[in-house]
Amino acid sequence: MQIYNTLTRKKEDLIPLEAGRVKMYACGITVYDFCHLGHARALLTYDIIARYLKYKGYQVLFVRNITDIDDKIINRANERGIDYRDLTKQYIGYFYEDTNTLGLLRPDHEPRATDCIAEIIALVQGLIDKDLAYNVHGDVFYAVRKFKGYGKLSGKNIEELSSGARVDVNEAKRDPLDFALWKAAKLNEPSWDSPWGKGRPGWHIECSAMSMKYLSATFDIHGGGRDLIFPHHENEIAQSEGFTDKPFARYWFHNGFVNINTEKMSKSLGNFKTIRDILQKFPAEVVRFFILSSHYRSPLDYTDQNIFDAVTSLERYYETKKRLKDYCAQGLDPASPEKLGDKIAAFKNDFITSMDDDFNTAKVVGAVFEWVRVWNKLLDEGRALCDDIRVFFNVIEEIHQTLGMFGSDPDVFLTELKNKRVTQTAVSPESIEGLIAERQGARKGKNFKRSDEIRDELLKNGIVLKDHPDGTTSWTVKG
RNA sequence: GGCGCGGUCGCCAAGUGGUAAGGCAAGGCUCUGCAAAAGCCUUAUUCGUCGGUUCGACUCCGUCCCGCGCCUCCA
Repeated sequence: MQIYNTLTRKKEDLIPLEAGRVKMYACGITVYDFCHLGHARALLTYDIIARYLKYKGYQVLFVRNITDIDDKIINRANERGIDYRDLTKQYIGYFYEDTNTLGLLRPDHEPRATDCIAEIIALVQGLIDKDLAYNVHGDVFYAVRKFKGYGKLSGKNIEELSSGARVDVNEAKRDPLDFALWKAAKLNEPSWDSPWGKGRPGWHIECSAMSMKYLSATFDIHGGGRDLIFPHHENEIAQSEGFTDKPFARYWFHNGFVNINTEKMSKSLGNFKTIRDILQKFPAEVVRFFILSSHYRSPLDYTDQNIFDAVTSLERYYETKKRLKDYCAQGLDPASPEKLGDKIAAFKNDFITSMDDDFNTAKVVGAVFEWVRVWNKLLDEGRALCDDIRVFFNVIEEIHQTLGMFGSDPDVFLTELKNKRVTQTAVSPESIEGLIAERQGARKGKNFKRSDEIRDELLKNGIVLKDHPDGTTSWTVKG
């Protein structure tokens, strides 16, 4: 299988260091606020990579960090007048609520920066010992120019960086490009004892320390959002390779952004949608579908229309799944069945081929919908074979293992969707049922005028009625 | 200014040296008291521009235009 490697800017065969075993590290989040859709995308990208590698039979060791000490956390805690630990505890709780709802796999290790202070200090000391870092009154900086490979991941070179530097020049630094490994504590800041006095880790160093601790000096895959390429990942390389003299991560992947109006969704721009806001309106699977419908490296534009389109699509899939389920429950024996065994085998094959090609989830989604059409047609003609349907759903189950989509029970999904939608309307399920009952009476008495009035009235509130041949009426909420 | 990414149907989105998946929307049909819902069918001779390479390019190369990202915290 192939994975796009940011380091070489091309797709490469994935050949793990140890056969059958993949070690991967992903940059997690800084816990001072709710996660937004952009985080969801990054999280989901690692999730499907880990899931798919497991599906392929690899033993996967997956580590993702939580940054629970940094400037923003300290500032936010100060704003709220609370201890920073209470703040991070709170948002870590929300983080797990969100990731659980999204159905994200738990990493094997999910270390927090504050739990790895000893390792961080040892690493910083090692860099000082190797003369790659220097201490200035309790601040420790990495001397970027001493690391020859600096810029290899982001394609930057040191001269251009220094000429274009728009960083506030910190007087303590010997070079504006140098970055902090350890920050001396200011008044009333959280701090830990260190050989350089009280202080706390810089941002980049925790990932070097943790990947070394839980994986090894060299490991297979490392990733995160595109925005981490520089400086974060570049600095991680400098720290880790500077310290160990061994290659750091072998394959680097970076997911594209979620945009709003073609602009990057970010906290600083304030244009973000939190995961929990979206989850309130839509089933989690819709979020997965929305994100996985495009390739992980492409930009993804969030608009209400786009997410509504995603809902409509998924709804169609589950309507069909429900038809198939009901059809097989009837146990009919089709007169002239269409045998699809070979095509279903090809479908499974295509799934693997698509995922092998740099995790092309969008292509998998397309293939699934081709089957939606095939099945509907066969269902209309009464020619579907339940044996085939069962085999088909076995493949769907494998896709579900990897993508976390398409595997739900249709009634469960459709009901959840309906419930989430109805809470967005002004009417209650009880009042809807009441009006439907009234309308049934009107229809029986051929009072179509009243019947239509009720229907129109409900439609104004986004409630769509569906009359069935058996005389019953069900309702759904307009998307 | 430097580095990088992208421009494929009205919208979203795969793809690729051999002639454009899929979804949404739209139109037609089936169904229906009429509807709606659902299903089926149809919908890009064309892939930002202009050149070049090639038997052949949307796919490779170059130009230009447009959009975006990183260079400061950011998934």
